[in-house]
Amino acid sequence: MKHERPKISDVARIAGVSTATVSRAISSPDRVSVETRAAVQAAIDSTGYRLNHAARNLRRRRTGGIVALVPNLANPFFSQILSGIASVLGPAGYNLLVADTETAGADSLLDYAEPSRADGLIVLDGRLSADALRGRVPLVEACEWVPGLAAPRIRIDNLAAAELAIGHLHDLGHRRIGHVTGPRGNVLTESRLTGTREALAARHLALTDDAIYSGDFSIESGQAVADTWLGQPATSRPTALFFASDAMACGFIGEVQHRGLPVPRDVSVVGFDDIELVAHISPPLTTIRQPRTDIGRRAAERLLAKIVGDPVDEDTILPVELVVRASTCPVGRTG
Amino acid sequence: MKHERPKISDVARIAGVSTATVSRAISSPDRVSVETRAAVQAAIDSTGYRLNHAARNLRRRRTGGIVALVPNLANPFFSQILSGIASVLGPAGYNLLVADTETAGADSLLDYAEPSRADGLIVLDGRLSADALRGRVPLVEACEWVPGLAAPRIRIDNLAAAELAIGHLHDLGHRRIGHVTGPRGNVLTESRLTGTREALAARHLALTDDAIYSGDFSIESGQAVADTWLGQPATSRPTALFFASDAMACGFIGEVQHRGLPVPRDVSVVGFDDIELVAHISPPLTTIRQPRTDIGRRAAERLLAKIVGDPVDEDTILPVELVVRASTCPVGRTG
DNA sequence: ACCTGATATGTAATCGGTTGCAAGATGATT
DNA sequence: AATCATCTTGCAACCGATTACATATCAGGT
Repeated sequence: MKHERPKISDVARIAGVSTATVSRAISSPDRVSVETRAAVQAAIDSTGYRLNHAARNLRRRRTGGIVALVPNLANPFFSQILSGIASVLGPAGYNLLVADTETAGADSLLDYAEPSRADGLIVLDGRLSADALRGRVPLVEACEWVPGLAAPRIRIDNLAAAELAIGHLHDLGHRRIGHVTGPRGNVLTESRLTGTREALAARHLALTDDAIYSGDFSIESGQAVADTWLGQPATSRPTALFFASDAMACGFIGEVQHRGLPVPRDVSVVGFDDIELVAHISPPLTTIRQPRTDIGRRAAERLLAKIVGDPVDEDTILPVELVVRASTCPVGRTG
Repeated sequence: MKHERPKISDVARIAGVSTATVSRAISSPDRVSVETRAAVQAAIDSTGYRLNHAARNLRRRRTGGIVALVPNLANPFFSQILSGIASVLGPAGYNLLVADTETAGADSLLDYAEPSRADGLIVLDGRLSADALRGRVPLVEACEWVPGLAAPRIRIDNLAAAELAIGHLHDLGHRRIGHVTGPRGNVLTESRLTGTREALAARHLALTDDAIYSGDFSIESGQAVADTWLGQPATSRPTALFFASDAMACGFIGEVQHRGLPVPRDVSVVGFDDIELVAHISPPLTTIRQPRTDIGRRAAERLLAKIVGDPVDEDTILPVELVVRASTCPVGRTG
């Protein structure tokens, strides 16, 4: 009962044709006559033949797969980007494989950048090494980017995002405004911090050191920031905080409210990302919305264009949007 | 400047050895002398040689990759399972690729079950077809399962989970207890519903139709349930609800609180999954914790064992845990 | 009757590694 | 000194498809 796996030559023999014809019947059906096609199909059905992808890939020198490298699959932020990517790749005949740069070893990551493994790469992690990525498989960057790597980039306007957030808080009357950063060295951390500083400066406000809290995008780090903030004198600490991620904002709000200070009465909070859940927490989070599906879609389109050799824009900046919910309110309002 | 991609024969020529030796130097270094190894390494460095995986896979009849099929990458629940999987696969020399069954086409999903594409499969989606999966690459199921498919399963005790949740609510004095289900037809939906029914019956309570709310695991469906529940007479609607997912519980709580009814004063809520965020919302969610990392780890171990042909347990049930937080309180307590 | 082009199929080289088998070299054993 | 085990290396077959090139057939045109 345990047969050998049938190969194309078995199918050919049974169908009474050559392997070349079987191959054609499979990959370009219109190049064989209808009778032959039927005979081949019958042989395939009767043998239970299934194509060997390794052999095809070897000969064709392509894999039909695109790999996305994400920094952290646990972050719900990325999933929607991935679905945007998949929505373009699928119809184009590619399939998407996702690798987590956190859990995969650095060496195995480089393996993915091999033409014999993937036809293209979508890099969502700015911490990867430019040198290692250079001269490999076609790639695009999305959201984050690797400094020094010349590749098409799809990203959002982080400076404008900070301007929106700070502008909103300033409009509400806040003057002591703080910023909670992502992990040190991350490109997003830097640009959001810079954006915050510039937006404040444009309003003749300074971002003092004690109003910069360092986090790492995680919930826990937001919670830790709550500790720090609560430890500062209520008369001088920020009345509003702009977080570089929704996760940190959630951790902060959860902790602060747990300690008995209601948000936004005691502190206004603006997040970043607009992950799905934050519209449903109490209070619903005011945040910066990124066009995640669009980011994914565009990254995929760009990559496909690059693979077939079309000229592609090297940098695309997508607009962001401020979503005002209930975690921000006018300063000093007790309510 | 644009060389042909060097192949193993180029390396061999430059190192002054045969291709067989180069191959050995790469994949089993201890089978060649140190001098040869060094010479080969030098040749590799000087040529910039990089292995062709398609060729290796073809000859070795293995790919070194494991594919995980997840129903929905957007659900943060899965990411931690994936990281558990990756933590086992990495050290074992396999790499993990993730495919979303939602976005990938059904035909391309079957492609993943080919030995020429992956050495094994971890199925996290119970909606796949048993027939299509049968007789393919070695596979294990985790969390969800495909009825009728004989494969090792790693899952949690959904019945016991329901018993814990209902027991907790009952202990708090609740007698009108409702259940919010997942999507119809899902295996988890069924077992959690059954578990709820049995746990209630054991306490001489019935689960009436108007206390069963159908959702689909999503936040939005939880929000919709809030509508339904609010529309029921306060004197007869459930005073406590057990949700089949945390996401639904969040959607519900958000909506109910938005309408001015505080949780848990007006309704106690128990979720399911213990996704990271729910410990940080207001009120922190009482929920059933699944050992997600452990589920992933075990699934991966089981799969590796199956690949090398070891006998494996066909079904593993992992225990769950009730995490009591602040979304539940004694019935009728106002405050 | 002869030529032309389109269509259908077969032959055989090729993609780029891996590995069974055998042979030579080296050192240990008796 | 002969024998044997061990280590290192090379030869060449092999993994299973794809495709350039050649050949055969047939319809239509002149």
